[in-house]
Amino acid sequence: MVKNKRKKTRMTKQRKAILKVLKSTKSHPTADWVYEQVKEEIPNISLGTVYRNLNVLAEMGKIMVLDYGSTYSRYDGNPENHYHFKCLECGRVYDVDIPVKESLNKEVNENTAFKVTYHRTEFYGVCPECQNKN
Amino acid sequence: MVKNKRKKTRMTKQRKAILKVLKSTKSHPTADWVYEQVKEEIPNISLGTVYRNLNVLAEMGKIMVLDYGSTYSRYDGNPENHYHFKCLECGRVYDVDIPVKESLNKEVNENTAFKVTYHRTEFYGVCPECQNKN
DNA sequence: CTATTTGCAAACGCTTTGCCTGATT
DNA sequence: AATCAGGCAAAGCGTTTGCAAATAG
Repeated sequence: MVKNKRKKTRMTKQRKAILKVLKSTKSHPTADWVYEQVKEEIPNISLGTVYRNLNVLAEMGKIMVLDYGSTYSRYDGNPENHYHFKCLECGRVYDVDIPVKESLNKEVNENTAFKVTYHRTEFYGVCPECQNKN
Repeated sequence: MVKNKRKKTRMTKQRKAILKVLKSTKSHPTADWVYEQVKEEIPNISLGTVYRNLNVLAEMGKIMVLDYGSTYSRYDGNPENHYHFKCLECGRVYDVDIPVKESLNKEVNENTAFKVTYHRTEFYGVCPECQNKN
């Protein structure tokens, strides 16, 4: 379940383009959005390829998959652990620029029988744009 | 998107049974597991009804939906905010008994433009059962 | 009584996969 | 040359939904 069966990984132009799109945005796009973007560079790329590569890139640790509470996954070009904020009104996902609390892991390790390696935190509320809309 | 259009809510035997199952376990079952359990009491209940009621109960605030990083959602009979732990080996989800850090919300509210109402945290690692397996 | 809920099954929508051709090393 | 990746389309799969019949209040 947590296997790491990496095989040879070719850097095809599709894979490169997908990674570039993801690295070039601060947003946390869906697979479909990535697909639309990459199509401008490689018009005949297929959605299946986008999905396959998003998974490969995630396995390689170059991107991060965010699948909190939604039907479709979002992808983050920044694989460093960081917190996210999801707007309850518009659904957009943002980065939260506060340091990750490593101390939380320690707290759990010391107080429970679990062996924690990392944690994810997502904040919910209203984003600046939606605050201004009302 | 965050509306609360509650209408009259009937407490049908199906709804009651689903809630009871969810309240009676400390695990965080999938819809399908709930379905199987409730079938023992109401053999002809349909999966669609289970899904519908899980959603209604969540809207009513009586249960909680956990849809972190997985193809299917898990449901939690305890609607109080609390932390979870997901085992990277077996996929099981557990409760983590440390207090919720409300201070995190404050930290974000004071340092960003977001208006945070709550946050969710999930820890990842290896559960006691899987630690012993190796 | 009548608006809500159920059962059933079909529809949905995102994601994965099989197959075969094309590209990479 | 051998293997990995892509394109296409079909399949998968958890979840949602339309509809007529049942039922709670």
